[in-house]
Amino acid sequence: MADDTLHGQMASDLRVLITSGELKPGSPLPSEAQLGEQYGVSRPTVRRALQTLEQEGLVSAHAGRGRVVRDRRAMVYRPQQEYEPRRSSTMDRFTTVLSEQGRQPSQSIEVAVENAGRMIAQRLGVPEGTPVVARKRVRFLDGEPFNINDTYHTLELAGGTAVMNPEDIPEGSNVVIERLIGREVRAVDEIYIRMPTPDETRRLKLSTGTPVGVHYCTGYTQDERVVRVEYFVIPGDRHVIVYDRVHPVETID
Amino acid sequence: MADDTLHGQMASDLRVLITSGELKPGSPLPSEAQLGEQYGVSRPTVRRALQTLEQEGLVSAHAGRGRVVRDRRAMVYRPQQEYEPRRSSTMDRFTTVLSEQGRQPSQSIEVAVENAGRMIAQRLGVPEGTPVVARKRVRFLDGEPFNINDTYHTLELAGGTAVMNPEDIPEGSNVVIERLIGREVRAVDEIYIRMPTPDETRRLKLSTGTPVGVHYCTGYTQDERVVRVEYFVIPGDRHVIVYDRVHPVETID
DNA sequence: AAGTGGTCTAGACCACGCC
DNA sequence: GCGTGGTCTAGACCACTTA
Repeated sequence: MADDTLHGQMASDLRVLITSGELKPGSPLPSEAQLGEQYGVSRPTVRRALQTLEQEGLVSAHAGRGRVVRDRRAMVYRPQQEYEPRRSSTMDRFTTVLSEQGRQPSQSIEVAVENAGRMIAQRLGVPEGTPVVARKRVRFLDGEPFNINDTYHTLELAGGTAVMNPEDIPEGSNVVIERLIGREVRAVDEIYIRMPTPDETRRLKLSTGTPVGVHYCTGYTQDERVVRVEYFVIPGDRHVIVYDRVHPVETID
Repeated sequence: MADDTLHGQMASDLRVLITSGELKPGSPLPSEAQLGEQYGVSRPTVRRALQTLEQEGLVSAHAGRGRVVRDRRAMVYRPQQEYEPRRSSTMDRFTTVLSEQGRQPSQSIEVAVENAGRMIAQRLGVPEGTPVVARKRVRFLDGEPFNINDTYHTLELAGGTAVMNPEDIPEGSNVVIERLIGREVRAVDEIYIRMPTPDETRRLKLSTGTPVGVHYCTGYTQDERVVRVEYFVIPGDRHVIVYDRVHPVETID
């Protein structure tokens, strides 16, 4: 428990101020110079302490402006709803839900045919490097990147259909795909927790110390054919992942 | 994309070596002195580059031994199975499953009556600070801490029962609780992704740069009474979270 | 212009692991 | 004993933000 390093003590002191609520989200921290004088240590030592807090996601730094306590509230992310039918013909489900909450949702859509990486190929059941259809979206909330949502289909299934259209699909891409291959009856979710790659950091404008959840969702028809593979990147500082489960009825032996 | 800092370039170079597989898990990295000479930079700059890779979870450092590429394989974690009945009367489900895989599972159990924190109190439906029964476990695999699993019940429900016994409960604590309050018919999972607290880092022996999933599971009876609140801490470098879902049968309007 | 964080250098001393 | 990473100092210069 005891941390006898100087930077560890400083980090510990500041952590208490933040987690106790004495320093609220948005509050500025003392500058590096001030903290150095206060503790009688050199600037690199102060920076080492602040770096710890940044890694823990408690603090974010802005050159020229200083450091502030981060807001750690999270939005609800429900994987189960990601395949629900859309409720409006002009807005998709993501847009509908958030508009109802008075937020400003938007998204960028980009469609490409690209060679499947290992994770996608395995799940689509094709060899690595096979060309596949990728429908890539970045969702924004109030102008800030919120999450990444890329949908993959085999070229055989989706090539030349409305899914290739890099715009909103009024009836929903789910419906288009269902007509082609049949209804999706079950799905498998896999969620990895890790630090973002530099590319993800850039696309989602993540601050240092923000972990991400990577969510792969693979959908199957009744006869076990793969309908779609979905790839989400969910910043840890903006989401809670929520599942509602009803236990199967079974006897305990 | 371009990173024109010295430490950014070094990190980028080393990252390619690791992600391409040229440096495999377990391989040693060059020492700080060697890298400094190779790039013609001072040691703090080398350390800055290596720190980035540690934060990304690609590398771990050991004083006196050097740095090695980390193993990033993950075990499957299925929240849905965490409430399944046990298959053996001498081993719980966690122990049973892993024994079958030839791993060496073990766990430490500790039972306490403690005052509920905000998250636990909200979910149990009691005021913050109310004394509750906490059954706290740390699960180990091959001697290394693997995850944290704390189960909470109201004192009213579990006080004085077998659940308070800080040892393995042969019939399973689920069964004991079911007799007291009735069958659990549904559960809500909440998964938070964040960096670990210093306490979690210590209990799970996490290396720097390892994010965690925090999984709260709240179980309900048919008449919506809370059966249990479960609190898991899942190191991101050791687990994949997996859900199997069957879509509800419904018509698309 | 003044203050902030971002980068980088050139040293120093220590604790740890291995031979 | 030697090499490793861990800690810390005392400077320097830069880019950025705010006033």
